[in-house]
Amino acid sequence: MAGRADSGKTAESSDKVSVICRALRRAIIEQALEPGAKLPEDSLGERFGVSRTIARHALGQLAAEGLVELRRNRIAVVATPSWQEARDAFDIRIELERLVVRQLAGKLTKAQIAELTAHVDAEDRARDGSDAVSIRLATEFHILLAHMTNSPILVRYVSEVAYRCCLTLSLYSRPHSSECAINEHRAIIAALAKGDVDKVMGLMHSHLDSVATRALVAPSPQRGRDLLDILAPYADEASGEKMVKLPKAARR
Amino acid sequence: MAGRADSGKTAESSDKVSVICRALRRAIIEQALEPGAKLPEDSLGERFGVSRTIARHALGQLAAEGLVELRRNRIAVVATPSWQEARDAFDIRIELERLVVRQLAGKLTKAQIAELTAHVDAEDRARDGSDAVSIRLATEFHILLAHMTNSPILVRYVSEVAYRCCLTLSLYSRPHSSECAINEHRAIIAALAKGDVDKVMGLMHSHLDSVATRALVAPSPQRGRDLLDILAPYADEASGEKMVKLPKAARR
DNA sequence: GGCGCTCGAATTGCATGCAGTTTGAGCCAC
DNA sequence: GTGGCTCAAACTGCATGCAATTCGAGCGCC
Repeated sequence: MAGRADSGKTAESSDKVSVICRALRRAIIEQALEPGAKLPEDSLGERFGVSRTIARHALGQLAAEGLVELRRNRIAVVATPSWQEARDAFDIRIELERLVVRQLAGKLTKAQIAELTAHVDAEDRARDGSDAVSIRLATEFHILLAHMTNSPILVRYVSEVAYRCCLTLSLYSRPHSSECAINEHRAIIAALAKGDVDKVMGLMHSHLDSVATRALVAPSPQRGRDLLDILAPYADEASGEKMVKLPKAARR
Repeated sequence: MAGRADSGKTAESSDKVSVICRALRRAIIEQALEPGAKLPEDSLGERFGVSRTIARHALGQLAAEGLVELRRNRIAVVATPSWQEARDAFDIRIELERLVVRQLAGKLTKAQIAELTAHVDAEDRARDGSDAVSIRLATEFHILLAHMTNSPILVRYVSEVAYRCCLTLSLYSRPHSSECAINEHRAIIAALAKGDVDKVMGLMHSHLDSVATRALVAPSPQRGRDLLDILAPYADEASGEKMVKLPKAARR
């Protein structure tokens, strides 16, 4: 067994806030909610049958995870990470997941290996379905790995950063490319089972790196969704006190 | 300049919630609030001149950062990480900070190097003061480094995990040992300035590793604060539905 | 004296209400 | 038409109120 005692749950349990968080998180990573989508407190509250207070609290949590952007007196929106932030997220993710597989190599039980294999099989079966589901399953594979370290902190960070990466994929990725990724998952499982630490760390590194470079196509100027997003940072500058009035264009 | 554009602020700005978060965070890492200290919503609200709603929201944010433990219907307390969690936090921190210095090596401006040096000087001057302040300054040195990457995500993760480590130091550390750490900080600055990537990554690794192993003395059984804490996990098990009544000792 | 029980005080979970800000649709002048 | 202005609706920021739960001091029993 690759274990220590569990006890998990950082702040996630069964209260209404957590339920809403989970629902929104999933909606976001499945792209049911695209980056930039508005998330008014009332609507959320109504949709989930709770008061604004609760919806608001949930948005706060998701903002802390970087999935939602919260600006004072403004409606909350699904986060729209910049290209650079996306690249940063992947860099961090690579380090964290190398740590995961380093801890896991050669320490997995047969049951755990079976669980991983089953998950990848599920990914395989979902290949015909929507891209969104494929992406979600691929992400969940990595989170499943993190869980097996039994380190709640590691689980939290890997989950967060993986969700963020997932979000950026929906922004900057083209058609999609999960076919090969599935085989890479299988290779990682094999190397983990074999206990080859260096090999599995290398595999994980190149796996994530290739996903990143394949998806985050280029530092080429024009890849933002639309002018609105492109102009957003300038608007932000303006809200930072000084600067006259003059934005007469750039409404909507 | 080692930069890209900033824009930062994940969810931290100037609303009352953030103010309370910052205050509590600082109080926690300076050990004004020890692990296990109670944080009732009313008291916080009263103390900061806000309503319970706001205090509650702030506690939610801090819980997301792992500095506060939130259990349903129970009073919030400053987090009391287990020894294993502390070790995990340090492992993650090592990887993240290696990434920081890797990005920074040879790319710092003279002004930035001066800023870092000034900070370490401040650490030096604070050596006679309380341990709490020394620890805080040492932690802030690392966060300052992270800021210089201009990667908001990296800043956030390094900050969080550094605060967590800070928290565990107050739990498991003995007298204190920052004297040598200060010199290690200077060495890191020098290596960064010189642009020696491998050297600085090695320095950071051994720096953090030595802090961790010096502080987190041993996996020896008895280091929890008191019986209450030791019994806490068992109580948790019990609250997980089954298990009869029987805990008759272990009140307070 | 120690142990368990009971009940009031303390505290949380959540909804609602009010004030201030932002949004954007319509209107007017050009 | 085009650009700017106005104002009501939409929305957020925050406090307060009420029900449900937990805490803990005191009381009775062994």
